[in-house]
Amino acid sequence: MVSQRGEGETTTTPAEAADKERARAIPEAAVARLAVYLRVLSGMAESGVTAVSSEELSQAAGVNAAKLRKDLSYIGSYGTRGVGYDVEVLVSHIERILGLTRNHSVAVVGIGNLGHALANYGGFPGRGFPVTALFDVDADLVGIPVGGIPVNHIDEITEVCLEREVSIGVIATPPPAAQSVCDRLVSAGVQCILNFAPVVLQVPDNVEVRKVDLAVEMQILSFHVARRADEAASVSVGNNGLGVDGMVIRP
Amino acid sequence: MVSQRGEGETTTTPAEAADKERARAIPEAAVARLAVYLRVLSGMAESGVTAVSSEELSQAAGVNAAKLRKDLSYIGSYGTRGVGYDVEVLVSHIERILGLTRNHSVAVVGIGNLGHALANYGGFPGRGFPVTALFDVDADLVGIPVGGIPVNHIDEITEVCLEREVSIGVIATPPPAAQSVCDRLVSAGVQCILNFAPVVLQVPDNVEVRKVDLAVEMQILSFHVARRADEAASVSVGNNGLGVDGMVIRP
DNA sequence: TACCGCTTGTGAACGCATGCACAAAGTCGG
DNA sequence: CCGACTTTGTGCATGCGTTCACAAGCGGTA
Repeated sequence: MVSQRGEGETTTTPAEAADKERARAIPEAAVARLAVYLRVLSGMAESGVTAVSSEELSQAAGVNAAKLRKDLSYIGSYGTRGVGYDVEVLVSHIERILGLTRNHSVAVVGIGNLGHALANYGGFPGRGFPVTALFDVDADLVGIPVGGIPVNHIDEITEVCLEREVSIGVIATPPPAAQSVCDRLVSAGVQCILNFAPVVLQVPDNVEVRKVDLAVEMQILSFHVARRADEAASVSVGNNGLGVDGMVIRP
Repeated sequence: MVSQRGEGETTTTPAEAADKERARAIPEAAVARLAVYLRVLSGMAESGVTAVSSEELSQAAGVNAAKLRKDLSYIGSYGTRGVGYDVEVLVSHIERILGLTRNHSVAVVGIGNLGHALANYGGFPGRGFPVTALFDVDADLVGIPVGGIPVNHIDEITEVCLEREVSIGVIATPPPAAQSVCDRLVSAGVQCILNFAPVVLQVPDNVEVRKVDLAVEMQILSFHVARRADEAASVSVGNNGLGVDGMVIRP
């Protein structure tokens, strides 16, 4: 890493400028873990813990200690050798890296069971994600507030999103509507989308999509159930020559 | 791959036995994609499509064609060179690999907003995952059916799970309750858990946990919003020497 | 001040996953 | 029956992510 940076002649602080430089280089997988560390650290801060070692923190976050240190090294070195990390410092630093210093306005599209649940979270867990707009096609739902936010008709999506500066769109519609909703969000300037519909969305390169697919999650678990069942069977039956010839079964 | 297998002297068919052998070797990432392919293929089958090439399927699934072929090769070669894949054959084969030939009984714990949404899906999307039990601590909820399934008190979790042969447990409780619920599910013999609570669960090695963490998803998106904002700023401002020195910004 | 023990930060090795490129294998038309 | 064309299946190289192992650095102590 060269990490060479010039004279911070911008409106941002030098520290922030340095952050931005690093931000490019953080692996996607590490970003996801940083969010987890942040939650654990916040919990510790509330409990009055002021310092933590990589070993403790990694255990609480369920990862390898070396990996945790490497993840933290991506965002700069803020630990003290021989001591550990200052919880407060780490929390605010991760928050800055993850962009949690600003609020991100969220719009939820599709006020069915899931949409209701999302709207009722009332500002997403962990804060900083106020839900500012709800949309649905069903005219009967329009106007009635859910979780304190009124529902707009989906045709108003562009105006409302622009007006309320929505930066994250959440798609909780039935599958057939998802792509159309996605397109409308994109044309309303939304560049980040969280998709709950079991559909592969087609988007331009400049839009970031993350998907949460319950069916896929269930099927992955199903795969493991089946695998376990098979292993158990081939152990308990044991009257065949199958599954041997040097196969290693994890203990 | 050696793929040498003996005389299938079991109750299962030779084809199934062969599947089980392969199942061990499938990379986790590929399993997730197989579930996606399955959904796309099911849609095609309903539309009357009978054959598909790796190119078409990969595009519909949003992945590289070579990767798709490699994924399919993990589960055995069922395509015809020069032609492509038979949709029906592929569907039933992936279903077998993912263990979807059996039903997997699902229990949902925590009947809040999210729990309601999950219960009301009424058998999970894609089928094969009947929700057979609901649990909550709140005595007021007990007995009242949600989505046609009565709610049991959480203290009954062990008996009910054993009785109804629950193979997948879904945790939709508030964070503080999650670990306790998880422990009870495990002691009721549940080996696969889908966790919606923002908590790192501690489980024995023989239990498979997958987590869906909305806060983390939002924060990853937030990170990308921030990154975009920075890039836009450094382009539009352009009065500093930052962010240059050979840095490649993706087009 | 000099030493000792502890913890960070990171270079280097390893392993997994992705993508390329091509041979093998099949179909279709003549 | 043969040759041209199409598409699969896979060996190989590349890149990313994880893990190991250790030097560098810091606080505490005599």
